[in-house]
Amino acid sequence: MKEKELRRSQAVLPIGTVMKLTDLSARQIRYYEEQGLVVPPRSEGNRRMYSLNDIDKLLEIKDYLAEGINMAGIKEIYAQEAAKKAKLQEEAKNRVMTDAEMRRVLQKEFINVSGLGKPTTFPHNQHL
DNA sequence: ATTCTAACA
DNA sequence: TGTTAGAA
Repeated sequence: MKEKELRRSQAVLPIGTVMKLTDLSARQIRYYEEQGLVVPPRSEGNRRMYSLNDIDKLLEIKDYLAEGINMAGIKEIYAQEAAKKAKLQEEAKNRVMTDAEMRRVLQKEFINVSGLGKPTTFPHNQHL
């Protein structure tokens, strides 16, 4: 994974900073967590630590809410996205597997044609 | 000083 | 969602 992504997912911001950056109340931020959206890790002192990605997601949630979408609707949206990503990963996985499959076939073919493989059936000499 | 949880005149 | 109390 790229460093840039790691930094964006690094949870280092306390809720106070998140409040200012998103203009959301602590109550709202914690409520969204209760609803399963944006669940930040906790520090040793049980303090929520947010990442820049969390900030983005909170702003995204704020926009959905402003558009009149309720919690259930937002949950559905993320549920669909999650399902879509899972599907894409599954397809990528299958794609890799078929590539490996093809390599096996080509490798096998090469061995046969080159005659380097262990001959399972000896070609019987034909009488002249 | 900040944040956390739980509760509601 | 706001607010508040008591603890960490």
